[in-house]
Amino acid sequence: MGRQPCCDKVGLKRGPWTTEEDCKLMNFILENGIQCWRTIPKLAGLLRCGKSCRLRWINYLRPDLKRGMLSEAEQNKIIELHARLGNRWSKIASHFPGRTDNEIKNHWNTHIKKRLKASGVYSVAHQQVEPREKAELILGTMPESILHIPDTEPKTNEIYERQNKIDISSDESTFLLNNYEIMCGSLDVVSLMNQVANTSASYSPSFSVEESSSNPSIGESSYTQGDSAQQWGQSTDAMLSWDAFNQLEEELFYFSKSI
DNA sequence: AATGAATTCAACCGCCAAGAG
DNA sequence: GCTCTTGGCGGTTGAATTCAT
Repeated sequence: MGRQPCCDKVGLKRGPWTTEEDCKLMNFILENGIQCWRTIPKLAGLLRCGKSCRLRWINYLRPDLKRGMLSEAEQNKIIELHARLGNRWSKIASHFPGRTDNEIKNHWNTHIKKRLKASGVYSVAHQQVEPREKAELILGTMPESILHIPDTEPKTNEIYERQNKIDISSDESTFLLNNYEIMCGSLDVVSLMNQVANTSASYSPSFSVEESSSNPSIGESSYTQGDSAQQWGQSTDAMLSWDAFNQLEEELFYFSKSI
């Protein structure tokens, strides 16, 4: 005997929501607020299960939802976050106010994944890349380098060992670069640091973002072709700073996976 | 215009974690 | 500590729509 279903599904309606159902749910929540999802359909006069109501509200009816296509900057940020977080869509969505995890997940699976595959970047993830090449990619095209981690890449024992070798006591830059090492496979952090010093002046990103987003927070870490080393530093700092906030939790996530 | 293929995305499913009793 | 309920999450499905022939 398996678990009991979350609700009695006998007689419950399924499939696409009608305008009338949307109105009922919307009106009920706006008047009464979100209480127990299980009781909401009954109280709102809906023949739906609570879970379905919750999903409909979160993904479609919520007043603060941002509609429309994701901007180029948003897409690039999704790529960055996905490289770091993997398929943790709710976590990724938390960086985009008004966007839902479902929307971002769908967008990744339909648009972004396809785009990356078309550009040949996505498949590179499954190839062996020399450490130097990886370092160059990180220095030259951070988003592409991030894409060297396939979303389904198995966590090998070697990777687990690397995770456990992180030197938490080192300075923040080394610490964060160590994290990139984890994500990108074998990579010598010291040589990378040296290359940062030697090559940052000639840094030339391989892609650019025509920033048109109305959301300034999203444009902060974007950059355009021909940016100076200083700008690169600033953009990197911006990226690392928001990384830093999530770093501890995300590290704990990776560590927990290795146990 | 017809039709089959490809794409999109809303909705569902099953699992998990947290909290209450 | 155990069981049950609930909310939340990620993976998957399939109907609707768009595209290509």
